[in-house]
Amino acid sequence: MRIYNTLMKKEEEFKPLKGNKVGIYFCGMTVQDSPHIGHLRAFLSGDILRRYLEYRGFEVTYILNFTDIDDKIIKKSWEEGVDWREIAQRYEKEYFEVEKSMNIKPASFYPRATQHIEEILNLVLKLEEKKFAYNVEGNVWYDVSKFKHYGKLSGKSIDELVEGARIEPDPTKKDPLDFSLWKKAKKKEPYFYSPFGKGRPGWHIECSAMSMKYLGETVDIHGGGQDLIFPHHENEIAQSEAATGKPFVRYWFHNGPVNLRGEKMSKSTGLFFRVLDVLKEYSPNVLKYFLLKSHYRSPLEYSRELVENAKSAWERIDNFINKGEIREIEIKNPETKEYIKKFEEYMDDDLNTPRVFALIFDLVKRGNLYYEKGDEKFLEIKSIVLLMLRILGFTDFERKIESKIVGDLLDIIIEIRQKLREEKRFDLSDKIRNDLKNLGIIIEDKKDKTSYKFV
RNA sequence: GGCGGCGUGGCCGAGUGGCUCAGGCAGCGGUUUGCAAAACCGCUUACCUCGGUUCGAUUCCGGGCGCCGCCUCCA
Repeated sequence: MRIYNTLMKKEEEFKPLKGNKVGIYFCGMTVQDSPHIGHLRAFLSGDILRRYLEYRGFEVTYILNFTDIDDKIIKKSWEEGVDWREIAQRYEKEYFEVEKSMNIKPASFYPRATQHIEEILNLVLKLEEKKFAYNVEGNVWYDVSKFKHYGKLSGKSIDELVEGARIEPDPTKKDPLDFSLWKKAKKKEPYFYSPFGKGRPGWHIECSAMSMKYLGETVDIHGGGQDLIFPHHENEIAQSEAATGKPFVRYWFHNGPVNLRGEKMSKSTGLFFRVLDVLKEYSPNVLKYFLLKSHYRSPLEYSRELVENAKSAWERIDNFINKGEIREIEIKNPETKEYIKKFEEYMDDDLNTPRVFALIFDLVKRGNLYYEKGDEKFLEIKSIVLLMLRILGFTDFERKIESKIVGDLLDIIIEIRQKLREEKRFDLSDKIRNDLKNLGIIIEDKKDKTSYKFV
């Protein structure tokens, strides 16, 4: 398969370093606030990449980190008057709720920065030893001028960056571009002991240390949002390659941003932005479809209207997969197998999920026709659609019957209503349908039988 | 100001040097149906602008206009 490599600025054929084993390090959250749709898009992009590689037969080790100590976490803990660890754990927990609801495949490991202080310190010491770092009164800085390739990922040159510098440089830095490897603790700040004194890790070093620990000095794929390209990923390269002398990452994978225009992004305007809030109103499959109907690298506009649109579209797929028998069958027909080839062709092309959905909608149309005609091929088409949807991580397709007794009751109600319809007592049969609709149960009369679904 | 990207029909969104120019949503007209829903059939609206290359460009190249991201923590 081909994936777009930010480092090369083009699509490249993906080949792992070692056989069919693939290491992926994906930049997770700084656990300072609730996961929002932008985070979700990133995690979902990583999830699709991982699932598809696994489908293609690769053995994937997937690392998702948590940065669980940083300035904002500390600030928030002061504001709330609680321990900083409580903040980190709160949002980490929310991440896991999102992961579970959205059926994002759990990572192989979830390393936390604070659990890798030793690895981080070893890396900093190594950089200091190699003269890529300098210590000023307990603050250890990375000396950007020492790293020849600085800027190779983001396409920036050191000169430009100096001109464009917009923040007040820390007085202990030699150069405004230098970044922190180890940050000296100010009074009241949490700290860890180190050879440099009490302090905490800098802003980028944890990813370098943890990526190398779990996946080796050179990793196949390192991913995250495009907003991490600079400075986060650029600095990771500088640190890691200076320390090891080896390439840090072979393929850089970055997803596009989620934008909010028109309305201001704030809780007061009622614009839901937290994933857990959105999930109160829309199903995980609708949200997933919304995010995957655009290519992962394109910017994505988020609005209620657009999600509503996605909801209608998803219902078309959902209606189809809830038709007929629940049974799935093996795909034997060569004609049908061609569709799987198409699916692979599109996914191989840098995960072109929009084309995959075009294919799925074609199949839904064909499948519906077969269904109407009572053709056996219906089940085969449905099975392929389910196969593709599962590879993309959609889930929970089965009719949602809250319990057996609800199902049994509905069967009785529908039977009675059927009698009423036969007696042409439509006022009553329509009342039943309306009342059930108000409960969130949709009754649909088909030629031969009546079906129901929950909304 | 610098770097990068984008501009497709009412909306979203793929793609391609020419062959009906994906797909979804919305709209309209049918079929079906007691009605509704679902489904099927049909229809309507494209490729920002100006040049260039070409037999031919929405697709390649250049200018312009507009939009976005990054340049500061950020998925």
